[in-house]
Amino acid sequence: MGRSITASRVRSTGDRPRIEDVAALAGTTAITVSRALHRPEKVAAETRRKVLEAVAALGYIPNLAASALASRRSRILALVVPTIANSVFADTVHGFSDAVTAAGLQLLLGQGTYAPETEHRLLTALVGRRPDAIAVIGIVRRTETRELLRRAGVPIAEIWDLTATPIDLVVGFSNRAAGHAMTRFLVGRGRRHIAFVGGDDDRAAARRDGYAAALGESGLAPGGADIRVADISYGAGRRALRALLEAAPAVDAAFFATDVLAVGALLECREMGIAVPGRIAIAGLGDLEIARELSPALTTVRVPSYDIGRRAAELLLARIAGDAVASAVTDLGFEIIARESA
Amino acid sequence: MGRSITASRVRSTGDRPRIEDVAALAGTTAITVSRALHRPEKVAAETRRKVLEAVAALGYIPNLAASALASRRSRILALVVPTIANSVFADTVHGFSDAVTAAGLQLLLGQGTYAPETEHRLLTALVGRRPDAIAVIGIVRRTETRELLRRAGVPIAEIWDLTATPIDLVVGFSNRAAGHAMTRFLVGRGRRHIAFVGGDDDRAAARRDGYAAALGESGLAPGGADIRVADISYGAGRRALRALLEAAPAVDAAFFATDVLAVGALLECREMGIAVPGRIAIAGLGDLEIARELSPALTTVRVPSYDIGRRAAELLLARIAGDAVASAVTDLGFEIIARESA
DNA sequence: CTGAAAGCGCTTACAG
DNA sequence: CTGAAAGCGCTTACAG
Repeated sequence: MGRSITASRVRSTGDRPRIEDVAALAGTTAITVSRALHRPEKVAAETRRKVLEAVAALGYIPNLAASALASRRSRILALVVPTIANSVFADTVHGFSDAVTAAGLQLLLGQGTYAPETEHRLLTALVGRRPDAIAVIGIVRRTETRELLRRAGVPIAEIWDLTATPIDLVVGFSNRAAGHAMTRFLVGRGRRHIAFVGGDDDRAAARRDGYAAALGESGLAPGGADIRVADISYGAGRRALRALLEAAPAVDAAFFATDVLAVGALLECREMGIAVPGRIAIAGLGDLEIARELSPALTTVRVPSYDIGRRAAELLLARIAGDAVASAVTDLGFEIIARESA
Repeated sequence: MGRSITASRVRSTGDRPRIEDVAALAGTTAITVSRALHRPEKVAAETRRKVLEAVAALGYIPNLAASALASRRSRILALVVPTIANSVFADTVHGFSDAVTAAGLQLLLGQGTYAPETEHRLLTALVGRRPDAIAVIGIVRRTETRELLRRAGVPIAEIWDLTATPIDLVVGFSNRAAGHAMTRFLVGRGRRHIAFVGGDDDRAAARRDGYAAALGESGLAPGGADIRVADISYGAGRRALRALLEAAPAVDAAFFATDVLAVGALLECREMGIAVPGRIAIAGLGDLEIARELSPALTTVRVPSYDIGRRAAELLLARIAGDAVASAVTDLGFEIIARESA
């Protein structure tokens, strides 16, 4: 009754009905309301009907914060991305969101982890919300951050690359193998002076490693200056192509870490009257829609952006449900898409 | 002590330290720990030091679900988008996320509201989480859904369009005025047979209205068949352009509801050898980066995608803080970007 | 099939 | 500057 005193004192416009209010209207108790909502088969049909009627009459929406606290299940999945303003990551968020929504859970989105310090801070904040599982784009490198995630005591998925030593699960494809495969492809097309252009994030670095390894196997040297871009944009791709041609006139192929850069390069070639693939072959990675719409159409690596998100969420949900997950490592693969530009 | 019995019985690996554990280690009480963390200036320096030491030693991360329940502030902002796989909306999410993170709150993302029924279901679920504020892309039409949001008792922002009767706040630009302005621009360029191509969502409809009004003012009739696209993609833009030319051979300008469609049309024209803007002028809306990189560069409407998200979050945060918000309507405007295609 | 009791882990007044 | 008491709104065993 301390409760009802408080209620009459505090409640006002904007306050929402609680489970007790529903119970009172339905002529039952809170626990039965909770059951009618979550395990309807355990409640008599008539009771259930009355409860649902009361719920509708009051516009009752259960407080999920209270629910989370009591049940120790938040029904939240957290996803951390470097940036959402990158269409491949947006596709991953889309896939993740679709699976989360289908399962009736909710998505907490953290953004801004191109810097390792912000990654740790962001994840600490997310862990505070006690999500039922956490996915993060990239392999988590800092020991401190790995420990933080392990201690969270929930399923964890590192996504968008592979590693033999995930914190828990890893879902993605081998960026190194993708870099390797595209480089071999270019070698197979007769190219001998192949350059790589990309940023400095981990995934670009892995692609670059694969590129270097493939060149080594073929007995080739890098075909150009080591061009690094600071941002991923069409303009950056254009500038990188010009810089490359200037620094390494003999270059006959440019492999870009992402399609956005490659598309920029393609546009620059067209404007400068540089024949593609005659003078130089251009290849990308990502298989954006624009890649196949340009002419020459872009030769690229198709990567499973949407599926990475979707599958990661599904595996995490399976873990939460207590199902065994076959393997800690899920390799979704990639595919070389040979078009006209290389 | 019921507490400690439970504790010794239940706690195990994966359990996390609670505020009580921190208090015990620091030689103080939970309430002081809470204060040391949230209002450090109200705690003696020495006490604060001990608390922070204990927090670090235990790796304590406050449970935000408990915090939310007790304080009635979740520190969550919810954002609902039709789809995230659309770069203009991704930019809005980006801006929203940046502002939310800067304020130390978290972002709950709901996706999939091109259908009104899913919008209601999604919002109901989000309201259950008791976010401190809610933003939704689009003007909420259903009375039932508007009522749901009003009853949530928190600041609400409808974003990406304007209305004189928002539920609470509205942040965006006039899609109708943008459609109107671009149409007038095309008329000013001497075009007399102007077609509009877009989808069926509310924003496209508003742009189409503006287009129709501008034509009427100029004494012109629609310059083509009423072409509706089912999806927003470069391919859809290509197909729409072909359909338009076939259905309305006299057309001399095509205004696309979004840049993605316009870019597709531009690519199609290039491949079909149709002169732009000689034979037909092409205009879009969105000002994607690709729009200015193509040649001919795309004439378009620049819209404040990122700023809509950022400003909406900032206004909502101001409301939460109890600050007065100057106006319920925030018009961020748009800008006609005249390039080569029209 | 239904309910009484206890507790989830915090914070909010209220005192001192 | 610090603490005892109560409560936020649910769910989890445990009984019957």
